[in-house]
Amino acid sequence: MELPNHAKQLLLQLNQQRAKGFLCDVIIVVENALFRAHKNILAASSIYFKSLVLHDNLINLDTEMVNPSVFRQVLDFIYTGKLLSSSDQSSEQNFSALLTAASYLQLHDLAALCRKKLKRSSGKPLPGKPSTPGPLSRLRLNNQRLSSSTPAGPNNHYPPTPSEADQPQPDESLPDKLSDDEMFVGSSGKTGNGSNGNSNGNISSGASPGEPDLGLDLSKKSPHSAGTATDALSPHSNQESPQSASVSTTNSASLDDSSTTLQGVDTCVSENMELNSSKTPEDSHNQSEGPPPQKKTRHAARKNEWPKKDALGLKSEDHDRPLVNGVIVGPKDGRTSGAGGGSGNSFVSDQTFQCKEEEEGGENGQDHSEESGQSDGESGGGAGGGHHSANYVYRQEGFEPAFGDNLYVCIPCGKGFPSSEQLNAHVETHTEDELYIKEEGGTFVKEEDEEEAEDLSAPVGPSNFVSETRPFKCTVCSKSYKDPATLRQHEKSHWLTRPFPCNICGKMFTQRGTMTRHMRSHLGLKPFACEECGMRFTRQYRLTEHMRVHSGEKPYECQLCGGKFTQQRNLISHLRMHTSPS
DNA sequence: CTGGGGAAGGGGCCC
DNA sequence: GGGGCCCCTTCCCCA
Repeated sequence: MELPNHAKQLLLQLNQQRAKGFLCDVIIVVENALFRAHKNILAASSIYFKSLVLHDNLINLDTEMVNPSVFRQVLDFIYTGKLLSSSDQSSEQNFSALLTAASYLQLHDLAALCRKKLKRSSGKPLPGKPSTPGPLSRLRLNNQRLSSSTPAGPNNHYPPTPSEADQPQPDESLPDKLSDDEMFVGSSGKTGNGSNGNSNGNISSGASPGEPDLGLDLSKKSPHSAGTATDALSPHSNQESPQSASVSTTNSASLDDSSTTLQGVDTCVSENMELNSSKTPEDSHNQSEGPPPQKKTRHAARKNEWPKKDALGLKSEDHDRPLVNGVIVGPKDGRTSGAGGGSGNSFVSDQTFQCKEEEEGGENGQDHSEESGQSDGESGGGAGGGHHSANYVYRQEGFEPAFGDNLYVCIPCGKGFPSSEQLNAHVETHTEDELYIKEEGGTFVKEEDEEEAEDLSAPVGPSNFVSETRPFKCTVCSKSYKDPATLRQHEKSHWLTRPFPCNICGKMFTQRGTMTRHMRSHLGLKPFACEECGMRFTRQYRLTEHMRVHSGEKPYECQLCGGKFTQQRNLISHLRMHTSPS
């Protein structure tokens, strides 16, 4: 007995889920586009994907091999078995690009389709035949180099370059009666969709023996994979300069979710970073469904709840946040996105990336004044809409009076421009070094910075001692450091720009490590697991802290009342209770 | 209802 | 680049 449409219906459901981002557990980054998908589906369609998704939740594809438009077709194909070609996509060029992508991704069926199509239309020799070792090897190597999710690592259970012999060969006997607009792959499970058939049974087990089904709970990522996963967080991690770093941020953060059809909109960079979301609250909420994370404590139990707070004044009911393929994008104030925590609440507002501390700017004395003064500028990083301008420019209401109609302001030099284009052109003239030098010289230091210098910089102890042990002094705030690298790192905090953007939400950071850590929360990567209760954390320190819950250790003692605490921060909070006039 | 404590999340920053 | 720590904040529980 066999249900004739079972497989078809199943795929249909999966594709619909993909459209909503429901249960999607992997993000594929292609240039400036984000695509959400299901690991199982990808793994079933390509052994290459299979090896990638095993350890990573975020995959970067080589943009030389595939562009967002092509990948959208590829993804459609994977989920439907159909190659839907619009008029402009059915060109030979498009099939050629598809073939390249298919070869690169080891989607042999798709490659065969494209090859066949191209052969019919031109008869010219075709590149990228899957079984051809030369070009394909190059493609793979290329991808391994560029993809952060390369399976080539020592912990990888898959060979870096899976042998073609292990691969079912593409079905060269595909029906030759394909329409021009739609191409089908034999959908019966018995036909040559070899990689599908082969992979299907292995998806779960292959995904890691001994590791629970990840489902949506990305937080269950195994510790050993954290490294690669974290690496994946920074597809552009080689970018040092603010200019280059800003590109991906601006664009990815600007991605629209046009949604129910799909995804990965690749040309949706809007000048004001406005995102049109067709997501319904239900859609968003759906993302919080799925296998709950391990919960053995009451605290863990609340991880599946939607956060009750939101940055930028949005209320928790604002669940129709912009999504990119179901990925909530935008500055976040929340915890893990989508998957495990189910509480991703990043979003993009019109004003875009506004940091929490920026919102609260100045409320507490330790807030960094440059943030309180300028952070909104950063928030408009995308406002300039331009690639290189993202870190430099902003459009901030507070500055409008000062700049008149020139609402687009270059932060480093303070010049205002009437349009983002002009600003972008201007920004190109800045270099990081120039920026640094200018900043260092205090050219753009605001008064708040000076106040900060008074508040925070004064090192404890005699100045002579300080100068001897910490000879490297910040010219902006007078803080001193032991070595020049630390000083330079510190001085970046005075930059009015932040070189390290989050590729998911676009939030900017002064340190790459902070950004990487932040990205972990997007993806729910929690490499540090408590052996006692299974609870997982993004940071080692948190785990150490948490372990005191089990050990009962309370190393922080209040000198006033003798109260003991497991967390230092709680002691501090407690001390405030003693000192605050109440 | 309120305040305090416990536990946890996030970002900044120094080493 | 990562670890560690600081601070702010939130959420829940409970007295």
